[in-house]
Amino acid sequence: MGATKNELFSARQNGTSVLLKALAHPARIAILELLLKEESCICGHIVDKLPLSQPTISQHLREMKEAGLILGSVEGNSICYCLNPDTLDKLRDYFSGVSEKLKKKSIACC
Amino acid sequence: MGATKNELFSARQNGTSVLLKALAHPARIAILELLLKEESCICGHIVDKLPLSQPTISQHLREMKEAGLILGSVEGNSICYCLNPDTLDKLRDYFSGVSEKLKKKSIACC
DNA sequence: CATCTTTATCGTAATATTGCAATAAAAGAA
DNA sequence: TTCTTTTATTGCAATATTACGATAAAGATG
Repeated sequence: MGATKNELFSARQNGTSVLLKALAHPARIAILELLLKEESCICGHIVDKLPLSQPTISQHLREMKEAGLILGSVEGNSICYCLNPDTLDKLRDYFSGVSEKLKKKSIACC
Repeated sequence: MGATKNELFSARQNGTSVLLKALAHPARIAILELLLKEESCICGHIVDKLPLSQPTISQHLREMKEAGLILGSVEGNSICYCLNPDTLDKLRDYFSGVSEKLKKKSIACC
């Protein structure tokens, strides 16, 4: 035991939870919000702005990249990171759907 | 080391990550979707529908309740759980805002 | 070339999460 | 009250996450 039993759930449920897990940390929320605000998205800039060490930020960036939340491109010596609109639209659509279905139910049982 | 350094981030960033962490597991996504679909939300019903043990489901329900995602009310011998629309609207608003801001930027740098 | 800058990876310690058997707690039924 | 049903809690093993120093890798610069 100890590990999440992914195999017991649907691919869509696992996919959704993977996306949310990739944002389930304040540093990764901070990275999302920084990339949303700033023009430049050089990796070193992110490291400078956040109060964690360079290896730690690099690890967070990799998790976000593996989940498809951000894209990275080589820019000479450094790496340019930015948000992946497609993935963020998926999350928007998911929670829009949830709120909408919930409003239609309105069988407030609690 | 090892623990998340929450104190280095803003209250809003921590709050957002807490909400997302409470959904960052396929079982908790499955619970969300079950409560969205079903009329009845008796705890035992959730346990019957999901492929995990009763103590494990109880633990997931507690995490979702502590994050404010679900509400629970005593119903005689059992507990009735249902989704908290306010919290889910917050998530919808958050990701709607992200997608909108991202569309306005459109400085596709990667 | 050698050196500097930038980012990624390795290794590891500290901590958190996941899952469940066993058990407790709480309320209804007999 | 005693028994049953329902949910929560405890305790623990397995695994995952977080953070960072040290170091490697890759490209720029002199």
